Amino acid sequence: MTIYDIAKKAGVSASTVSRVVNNKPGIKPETRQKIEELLKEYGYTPNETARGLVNRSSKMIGILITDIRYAHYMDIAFFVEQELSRAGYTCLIVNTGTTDESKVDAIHRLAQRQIDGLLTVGSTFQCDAVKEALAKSFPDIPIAMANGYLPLPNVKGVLVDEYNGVMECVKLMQENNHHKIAFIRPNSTPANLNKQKGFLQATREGKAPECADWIYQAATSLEEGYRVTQQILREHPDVEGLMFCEDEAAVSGVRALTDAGVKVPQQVNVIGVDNTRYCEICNPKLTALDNMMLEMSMESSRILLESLNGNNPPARIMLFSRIIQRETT
Amino acid sequence: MTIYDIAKKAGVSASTVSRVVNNKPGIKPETRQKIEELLKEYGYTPNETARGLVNRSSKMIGILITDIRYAHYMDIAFFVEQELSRAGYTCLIVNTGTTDESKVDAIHRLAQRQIDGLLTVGSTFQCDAVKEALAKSFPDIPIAMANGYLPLPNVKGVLVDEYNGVMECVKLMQENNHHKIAFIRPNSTPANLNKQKGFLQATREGKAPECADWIYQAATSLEEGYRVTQQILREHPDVEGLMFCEDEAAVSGVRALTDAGVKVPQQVNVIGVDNTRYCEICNPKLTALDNMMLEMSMESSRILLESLNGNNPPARIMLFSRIIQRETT
DNA sequence: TTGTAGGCGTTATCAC
DNA sequence: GTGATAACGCCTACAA
Repeated sequence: MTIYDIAKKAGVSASTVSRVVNNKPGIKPETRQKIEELLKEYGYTPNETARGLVNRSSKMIGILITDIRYAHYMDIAFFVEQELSRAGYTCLIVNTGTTDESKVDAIHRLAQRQIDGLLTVGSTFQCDAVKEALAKSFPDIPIAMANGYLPLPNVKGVLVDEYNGVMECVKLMQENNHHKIAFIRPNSTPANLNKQKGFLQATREGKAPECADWIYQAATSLEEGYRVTQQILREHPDVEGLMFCEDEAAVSGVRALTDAGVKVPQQVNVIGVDNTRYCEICNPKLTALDNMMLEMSMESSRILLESLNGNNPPARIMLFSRIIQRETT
Repeated sequence: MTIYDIAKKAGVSASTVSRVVNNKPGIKPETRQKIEELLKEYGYTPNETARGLVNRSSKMIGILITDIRYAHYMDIAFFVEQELSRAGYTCLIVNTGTTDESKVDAIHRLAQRQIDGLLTVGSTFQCDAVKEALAKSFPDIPIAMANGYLPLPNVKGVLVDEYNGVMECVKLMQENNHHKIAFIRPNSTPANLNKQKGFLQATREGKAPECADWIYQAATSLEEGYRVTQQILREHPDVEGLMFCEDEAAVSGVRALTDAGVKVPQQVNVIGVDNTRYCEICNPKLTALDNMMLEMSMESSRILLESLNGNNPPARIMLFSRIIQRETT
């Protein structure tokens, strides 16, 4: 069912039907009504592909996420999708993987799709490979980055102050008289390195500055969180606190501790980051740094939408994280 | 950069360029090579929108999910997206919400997009409202339903034997000498009603047939799982087992029990369904019915891909669930 | 082996 | 108020 079909049935031309479909003025009321009835009767829906071709706008937004399965990203994806679809956009969600090539590859795949805007989720996209690919493939559509920023003219970024956030977390443990604290991160994304800096700062100012070396690596998974905690327990039986970069490994760390007969939080404090649902499921419930995922999603989509509407929102925005105290501190 | 631009630079016509881009035969090797070089040099990528218009194929697949945030759905979405994008398709993931109108609305929104295929996730789409909307909006594109089926000529369904699965779960508790078992479900999706039937069957055959009335309702959330468990404890202090329809409420139920001083699994057994990550985070770890989400995603995308390729896979496939025993039974 | 012409469904720009 | 007509970028008969 095309506008031509409708036009024929209404005894008018296709342009008239088009005008009605798009609510353009300058149509005789009777004509409009008659056409609207036919539109409804035949269940006409405009072909967005054809529209996209002539309007050079697809009403589609690309969303880049390394792995949608991680709870934190998923929440962002959900809210952003809600928000954008309310504004009439359809979301192309692409799981990019974590390597440079796979991220660049995802960008190339999206490039064929004439998307109107792009949103990246996670600081991992704040890297040179992505910057270059974006500059080449999307030089002039609005790009918003949730938890990231790249110095390109069409990129807007929303960041969270995780440096101070993690610093406060460590200080919280120190105030609980837990000074020997290990830091565990999955990989070297800008966000995680930032957290590490916060950890180092607080550690150096604290009573156990030797812990500045207690930096461990563990992927975002239950298995790895368990493994690394056992390792830390072995290498530093006197450990008093674990500062994880994300919740998934952290909850597993809590389990590793209790399995080893270590009392949480009496002997060891544990803090995660992201404040996902996992925190509440964990027993004892996990204290976590809330990096304002909800606000970040809302700000990112708002900024993207504003750019899409031709406004020019600030290039960078910073949100402040906060600690949600539960049972592991 | 269009094929016309390339054609001009190569001194040939646009159709020749088109043929090269699409690897069509009948091009002089030198011409082909020259064009290919230009293609690379200028970083040409075909405009999928224009292609879609003429080919009547967008290489896009719509994915309908009520709420991507629920771990179980999310995993499916992830695997399906991986699988389909490997086959050259881009996924439009739409969170539909749970009401009939919002689901139908999502279908209408997708209808404008000329998608090549559709995949629904969750038995909630197995309802009359959706059936009608699909019949009207997508009468002739392949549709695959993960955990669902609708009797339409273009619909293929992958189902799980949750009836027997839940029955076996209840029997497992009965074998542990736990007979007074309550059943908790979030809403009346076909899948959940099926589980309920399994529960009833096992209960009637067991030593405490009066429990056939112990059917409770609790939404898929930590809060509700906690609330309903307290309620059950109040109304039936002698309860010996909890059979939840999904993990999220179940893990919270476990916490409600331990908070109330009830020993799990000694006094009360708990079993969830879906076998999500939550099971491992829960302490004690949650026994759950694995409804083969991974296999389901793979089967669904495989079936969809086959239909897309013009084959005609079986209309319905049934997978068998299995119990993953952990620490709550 | 290559080019020309027509069309996919829609919108925008002119005419009338 | 309404109707031709020409794009948008690509593909595919058919012709050369």
